[in-house]
Amino acid sequence: MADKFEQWPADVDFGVLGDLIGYAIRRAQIGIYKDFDASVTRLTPPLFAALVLIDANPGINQSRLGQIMGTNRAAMMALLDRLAAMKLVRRVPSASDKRANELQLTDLGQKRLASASAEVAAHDARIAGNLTAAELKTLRHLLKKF
Amino acid sequence: MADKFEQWPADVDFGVLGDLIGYAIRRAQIGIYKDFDASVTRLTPPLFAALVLIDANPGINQSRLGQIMGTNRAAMMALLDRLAAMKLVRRVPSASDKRANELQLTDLGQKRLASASAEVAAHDARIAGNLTAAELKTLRHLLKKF
DNA sequence: TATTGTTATACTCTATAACTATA
DNA sequence: TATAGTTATAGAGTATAACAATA
Repeated sequence: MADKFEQWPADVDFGVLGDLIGYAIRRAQIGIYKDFDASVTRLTPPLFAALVLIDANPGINQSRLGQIMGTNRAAMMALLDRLAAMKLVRRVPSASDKRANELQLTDLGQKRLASASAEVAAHDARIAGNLTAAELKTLRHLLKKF
Repeated sequence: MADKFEQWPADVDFGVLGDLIGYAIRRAQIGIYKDFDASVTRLTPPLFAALVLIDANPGINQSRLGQIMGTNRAAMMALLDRLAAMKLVRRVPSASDKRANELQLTDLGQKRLASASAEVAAHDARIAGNLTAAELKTLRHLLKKF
């Protein structure tokens, strides 16, 4: 059993890390990822994000999806190969650009996305549980300034 | 050359991701990591964090450092092996607990930490550049609620 | 019994470089 | 020339399982 993650243990001197806004965000992220992994079955955060983006932008190609997710074509390949092996995503050769693949969710992909979305929504509500609606709005607004 | 990362491209439908505070934090994190990598030479974010924590808590042992950083002993080993190979960190057998190592920075580690801290401070100031001091304080306060 | 360090092992994520087919 | 997909390769980060030494 992994030890429980303490956000900012009081008995630890964080040195300069305590002054860095980048580290404060990283620190929040660690706890969020752990809760995601414990809450969502069979999908990692990048896998889930890819499913949502393909569903919301059907026919998007691999390179563009990589750009959006902040990675590159080669890394995107590995991620899509796994989603394809899970039968969740389909690569359809584009008619308008013979170099490109248009990405689509399979029927199973749609179902998995629906069930995962419910798990993720519950997870997100839990991690945001200590924040009011107004605080969440403020946080969202401030994060967009990066 | 990697494409520039756009925080929230206007022509993309983010679907349910746009409603998740966890994804908003993840999104900010992507840009921050890219700027860190471009700004700080020879150290990754976890490596830098470990140096700061060892410096601020000299004699701390490996397991405790792993707990603080949100990882485990085995993962900590790999990270410390690399810092030791770089001659930045030393493992000193503890006199009070013969199972444990006390972690210390070497002289080179101290110097590297000092130069990296300057790079990281500049990086952090850059990524926070669009936020006022009051906004940063609010953001820090809200992030601690996770 | 529990904890510390350790090793073996594996999976995920990410990146660079080079190739091919097409634009 | 540039771009999309692809493959090979490698380096980080993270995790589980097991073991020896020590608490």
